[in-house]
Amino acid sequence: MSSRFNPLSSDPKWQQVWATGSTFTTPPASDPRPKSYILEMFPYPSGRIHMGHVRNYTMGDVIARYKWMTGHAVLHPMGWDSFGMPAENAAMEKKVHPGAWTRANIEAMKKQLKRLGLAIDWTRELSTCEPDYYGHEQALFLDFLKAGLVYRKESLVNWDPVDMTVLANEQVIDGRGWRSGALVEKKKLNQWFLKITDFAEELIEGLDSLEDWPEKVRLMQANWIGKSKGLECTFNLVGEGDGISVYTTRPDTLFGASFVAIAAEHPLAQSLAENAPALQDFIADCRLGGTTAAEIETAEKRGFNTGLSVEHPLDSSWHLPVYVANFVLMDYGTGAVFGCPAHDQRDLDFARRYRLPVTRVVAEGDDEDSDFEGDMAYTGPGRIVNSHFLNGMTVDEAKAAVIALAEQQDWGHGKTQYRLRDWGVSRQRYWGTPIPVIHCAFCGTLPVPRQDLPIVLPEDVTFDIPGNPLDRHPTWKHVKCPNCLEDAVRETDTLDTFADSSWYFIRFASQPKHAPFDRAEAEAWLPVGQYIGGIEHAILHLLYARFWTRALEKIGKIAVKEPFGALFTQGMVTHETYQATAYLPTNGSIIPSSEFYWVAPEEIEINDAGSPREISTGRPIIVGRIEKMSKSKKNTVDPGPMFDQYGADAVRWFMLSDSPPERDLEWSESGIEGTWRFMNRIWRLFDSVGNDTGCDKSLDKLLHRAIAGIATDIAALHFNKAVAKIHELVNAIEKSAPSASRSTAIRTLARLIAPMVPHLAEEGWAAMGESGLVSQQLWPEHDPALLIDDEVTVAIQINGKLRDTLIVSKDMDKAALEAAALGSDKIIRSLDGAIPKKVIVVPGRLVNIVA
RNA sequence: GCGGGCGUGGCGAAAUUGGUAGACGCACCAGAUUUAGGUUCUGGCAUCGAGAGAUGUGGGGGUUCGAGUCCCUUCGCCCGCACCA
Repeated sequence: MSSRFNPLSSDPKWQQVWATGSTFTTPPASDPRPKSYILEMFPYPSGRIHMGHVRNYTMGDVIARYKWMTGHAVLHPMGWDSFGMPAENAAMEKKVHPGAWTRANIEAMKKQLKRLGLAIDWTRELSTCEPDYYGHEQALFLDFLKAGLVYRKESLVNWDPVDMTVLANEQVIDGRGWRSGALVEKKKLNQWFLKITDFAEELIEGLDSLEDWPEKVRLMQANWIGKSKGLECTFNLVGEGDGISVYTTRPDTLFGASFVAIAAEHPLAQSLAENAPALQDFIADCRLGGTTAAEIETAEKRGFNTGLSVEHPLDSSWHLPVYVANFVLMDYGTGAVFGCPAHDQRDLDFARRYRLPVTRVVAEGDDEDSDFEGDMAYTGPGRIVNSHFLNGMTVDEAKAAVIALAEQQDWGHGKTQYRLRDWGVSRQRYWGTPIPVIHCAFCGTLPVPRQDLPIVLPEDVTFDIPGNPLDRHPTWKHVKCPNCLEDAVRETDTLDTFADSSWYFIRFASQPKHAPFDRAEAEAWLPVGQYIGGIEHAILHLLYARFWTRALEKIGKIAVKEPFGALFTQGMVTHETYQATAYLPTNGSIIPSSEFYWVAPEEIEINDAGSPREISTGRPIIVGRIEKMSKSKKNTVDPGPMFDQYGADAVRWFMLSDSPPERDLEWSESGIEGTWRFMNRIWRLFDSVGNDTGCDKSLDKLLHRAIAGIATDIAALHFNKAVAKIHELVNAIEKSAPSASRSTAIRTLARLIAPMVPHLAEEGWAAMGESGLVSQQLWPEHDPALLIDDEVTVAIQINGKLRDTLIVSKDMDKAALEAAALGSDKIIRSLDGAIPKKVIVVPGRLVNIVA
């Protein structure tokens, strides 16, 4: 046995053994063991594995391996989220086919992933860009269509008039197309939508059952769905017209109204603008400016007085002016609001600007009769005032009273409103799942007959001219109508790639050839026992997947409501950033930031004076903030070379050490070297195992404490704490004299580290002459009796300050403890004759003397 | 602006959930081994102080015999965002 662990030979050896032995192949659904489905969010095949993937997949792997060792039947699969825009971008830039580019990336990344030694069942690998996946997705789309969960409507897209293509929001930079630089236009297209809003209520309610999800993610989803209860009512126009329908969550403040405001896109505003150039200009103005919340919050509230008036619904002689306002959104509620300035900040800002009345209708304390002053709206609870029959009610009572009256008098009704909008799934792109419908001039829009699935993407496409290659393909879209057999055309839009990731976890669980999944098999594995991924998917992916699963449940395809039982969102991998100056300062003057450029970690050396320099130019380096690894800041570290230099286990160990998994992890060269040294310390322990006799009670205790503690830590995903406990155990074993206890501890150690550093564990297990694979051993049992200490250290405090410690029997009673504490030399000296007023004794822990 | 989170040694962090603050690791320092570097081993490492001791979990206040932990207040940093009526 060599004195150094050699991962370059060990890693491939054990990976081969696991593969040929089908060690991690998923057992059949009929397996009697408890089932455990461990899933990490599948990667987009961008070309290379990055450190974030390594961290994500290492965490999942530790859990999967631990589950195997604790007697579970484990499903731990891997696949590729392989449709998407980057492949089309690569096609345009590098003149390669998106499919060829994607498949080559998958091959390269698969090789890198395998280098990590993951306990993955590769027989279940899937790739969403292959017909044997997306064909089944088309079938599910048809199921949803048949069930009325899919519909078509006109909707606005970002249109690049030069590239003749639809742009994603992220492709629009300062109002221009990212590639062409052309001013982006809004264009109306007929698009497909999934009725996620039908599920708004149950998607909110379902959050309560997701106890093993981070509170933060549940809150983000609830806010996104945005449920509110309120009143929808009509303000009749003075004179002619239909009246304006308004939605409010504050019907209690109706007597505080001082104006009605409508959105710039409101039909009434549009029709008024036809004969009013000034209003046209104002509406055009409203479309300018940023759309982020922070920008809009700080933007001035502006309005345009239409000259129209409406009647107050509770008093037809009370007239209110109607404004078009830039802070009213057309696509929420009815696109119109009534303004109650005293109790809504935006309304107050608006009223102060246009000198509209401000009437207090909710009183905080005894200030009901005073005029409303200042620029801070009051939105808290209180008693209703200045409101006729509502006076004296609480806010909630008044809300209910107004809604009841509105319904009785038939000018309004209570309404629950959601912010959530239906999911637009149409994408005018090539590299996605073709939407399986046919448009016929005579029969309308028809589903593709089931027997014609999958509708396969044509391979012979080009990207050298603008537009959607599917749309301009010479033959692909031309088909016969399945109904009347006349000439018809295929839908050339493809599905949003979020559709692909909305059911892949079901396909992993069950993969029949002729159906998306087998119901019984899928139900045996689902829901996912532990899902792990980045916080960036907190809303869209996780919400769509929850919706898709519930939609399948609703149409009777599966008896699962929530796809992910437990969710964990891991932190990012970060690194220092480095910048050099393009121009060397000559006189100490300040250099503008545009004169700096980013430098990668491997392009840097430390010179003799201890300062960092760029190797190629010798320019001084400014060490910047620690940030998420990104190409633009050049602070990425490629995991590939790390595997060759330190082995998979050292990299895995580093990923698990020190930082709690939900927090960011800083990659450092000295850190990975430290883990490499630790691998070898363990290795030398394996080398030192002998046939020694004799018992080491304190080592036994420490071992059993470690067994219990590490199990708890892994189950709770506290990998950094598990790592610390391994360190403690290793430190203790190294210091111990040869004994049977020591040999047992070392043999047990191999099992304890197996989930985290499996290659080293297998190599040690074999070298120590154990049979079988350590990966297939059961987790060691701990003896509860050994976790209890006979003697404990008790703290002796005076007025809460530590003065002494005593080692006593764990069973020593209160009186004896108090006597022992008061008899301590240090305590007698510290008290200096003072008489204790009171003594607090916590048996087994401390004595606090109050003097 | 709104919502959420976080502030503990030079650094990453622990703290049995109100009971000995700093486990464990990194870095660093000293010594041993080594021709040397690296490796390995031993010891040290919150701050001030020669010491006894005092101080110390962003700042201030409070509750308590006792606060990193609970409450109030304040400062700083990070993340998310949709003017949601």
